[in-house]
Amino acid sequence: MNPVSAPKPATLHDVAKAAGVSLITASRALGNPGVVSKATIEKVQAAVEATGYIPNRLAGGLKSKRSLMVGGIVPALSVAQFLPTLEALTAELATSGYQLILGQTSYDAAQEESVLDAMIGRQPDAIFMTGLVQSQKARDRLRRSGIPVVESWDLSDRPVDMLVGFSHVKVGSAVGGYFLGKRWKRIGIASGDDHRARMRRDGFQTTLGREVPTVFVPAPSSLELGRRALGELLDKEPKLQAICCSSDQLAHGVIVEALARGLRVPQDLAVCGFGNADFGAHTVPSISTVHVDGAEIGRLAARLIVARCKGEVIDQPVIDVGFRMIERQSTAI
Amino acid sequence: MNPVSAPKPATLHDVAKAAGVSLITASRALGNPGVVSKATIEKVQAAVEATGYIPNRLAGGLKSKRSLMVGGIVPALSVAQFLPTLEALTAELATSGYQLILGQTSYDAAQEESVLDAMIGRQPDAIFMTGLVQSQKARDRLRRSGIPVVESWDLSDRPVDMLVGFSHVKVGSAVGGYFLGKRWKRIGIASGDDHRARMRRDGFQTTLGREVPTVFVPAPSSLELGRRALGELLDKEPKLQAICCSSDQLAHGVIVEALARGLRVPQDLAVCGFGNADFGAHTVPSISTVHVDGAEIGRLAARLIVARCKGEVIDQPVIDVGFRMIERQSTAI
DNA sequence: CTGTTAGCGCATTCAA
DNA sequence: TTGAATGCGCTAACAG
Repeated sequence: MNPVSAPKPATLHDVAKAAGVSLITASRALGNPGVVSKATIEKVQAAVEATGYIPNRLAGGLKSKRSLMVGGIVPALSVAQFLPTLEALTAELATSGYQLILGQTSYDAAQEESVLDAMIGRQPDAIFMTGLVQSQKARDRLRRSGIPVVESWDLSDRPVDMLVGFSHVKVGSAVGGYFLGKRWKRIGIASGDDHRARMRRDGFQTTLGREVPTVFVPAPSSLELGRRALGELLDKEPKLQAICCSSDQLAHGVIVEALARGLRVPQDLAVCGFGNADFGAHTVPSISTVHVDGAEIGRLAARLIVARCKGEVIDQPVIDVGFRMIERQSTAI
Repeated sequence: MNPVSAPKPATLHDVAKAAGVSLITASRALGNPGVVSKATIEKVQAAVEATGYIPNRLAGGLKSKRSLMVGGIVPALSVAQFLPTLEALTAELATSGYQLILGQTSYDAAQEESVLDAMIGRQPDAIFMTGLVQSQKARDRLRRSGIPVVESWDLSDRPVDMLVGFSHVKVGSAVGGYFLGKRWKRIGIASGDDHRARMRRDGFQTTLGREVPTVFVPAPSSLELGRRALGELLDKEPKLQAICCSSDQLAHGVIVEALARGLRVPQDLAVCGFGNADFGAHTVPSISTVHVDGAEIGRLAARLIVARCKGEVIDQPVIDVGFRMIERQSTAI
């Protein structure tokens, strides 16, 4: 099928022969040039060009115990929330020669375990998790594997290892405090059914000092689900003044549905989102939200990983990146 | 730092000893159970449980020449267009034990080459590309590496190897034909500046039989860029009747800006997108678009890869998944 | 059905 | 600064 049947990829052996040096000298010329004479390095590099040599990292990793791979685990790739994190993580790791192996859990603890096992078998130098490790079994396995782990997008009393995140309860409190300041009485919540969204809801309700009518929607949230959620909330509470949403996608849907029903936003219904998605600043009305620097989470995680793999001591293995509320038109009343 | 310093992960050697069989028998019990007696398999599995053994796929891959890894290359993770493809690809490959290694090119040919080299060094059993391989150098390297390649999201006269995609020129023609049928005279284009969006524009203009005023925006396209694009197009052509956009994100932005300027959509301005993003069916007005089954592209690619890796003959290495126009409110006039 | 032998390609010991 | 030997953990061959 392949027209040019592969003429056997060159190995380091071929490079060494072509350069007229020993195998190990060739190896050092490429991997540890400081220890080799300049002339030899040049010979070896010429031989690399001539042979089209590409190092076999499987073999290198087997011996050196450094695979230069990092496992990255997400619930699902389609969760827009995590994309900037993954993108920054991948890019930052690439600058140090690491590549990311992707795993998806589908929000399922059993799948999380199996995907982690598959990862561990690949001997990654570290594992990055969006969110916290769910199952206790998986936590134990990770600990025993000795692989550095970075959990993210959350805080925890007992992280598996390192952590870059923020407090969802505090986010909920902050939004709750903002709502209190506006003196809205009839309030509703449209929330994803995942753990982190529930934590934000908890913080929100605690600060308001009462339970708030809530509609839960399945992940991943979307404009469509936001529209439906508003309908259901209005059924529960026809005179709603304000809605707190667990994502900007939901908030957008709530706004679209509100406008379609002839409600003015924010005059008749104020709406707040979460995540500071790219579109939120440019819709009409623009969407008030909570900004979290997802890309920064990815960059910081990458730096922790690289530092740890270099054997450096990490004096701050848990980083709280915080968040900030952004008031836009959808709540500006 | 890790509280429990790893007590040396168990190897197959440990499992064999615990099970009282030879190394290779343990290997077969796990990897090729059909050839081993039931009693032995049970003994080995018990030993696996007892030791907490996780196979080292680096070592296995080195010997067997099957790494069970597939390289996946995207311009950037944040290009929403490709997410369903990647998600389906990853999930489908996982069912056969393969995992995806991620690479990002940032739409840059040099980076494409370097990321491909990094991939090849990891000995993936196949490489999946969103789009076609850009640089000739990279094409040659891939061919010589002998690694199965699936290009996607496009068609080509001379694919590197396998291909799952569709014709962007035909998409443009189809939308052009649709516009012709509506008898709109004053038409504009808001287009991404990438190769595939340009191909669609070419097809569109060819079918219309003339050049069409165009605003190009940088990737990744967004609602914000759509709003700006409409402004620029109206500067060029104040009495625009219809706009063809290279993505639903752009179309959405164009619509938002149009409504903000007091234009009715579609009565004053008709707008068509591309990609059938999830929100397009639920905005007001809903967005006419071209549907491409991105998830199906991922699934088909995964099946091609798995089949090829099994040594099966691929009788159809190039698959055209086609597309279909979806008329919604934004052009229903 | 099971075991023995021999490497996969490279980097970490050592020694020169 | 360079080289020779050794083995990482596993599996493809062959034998029994």
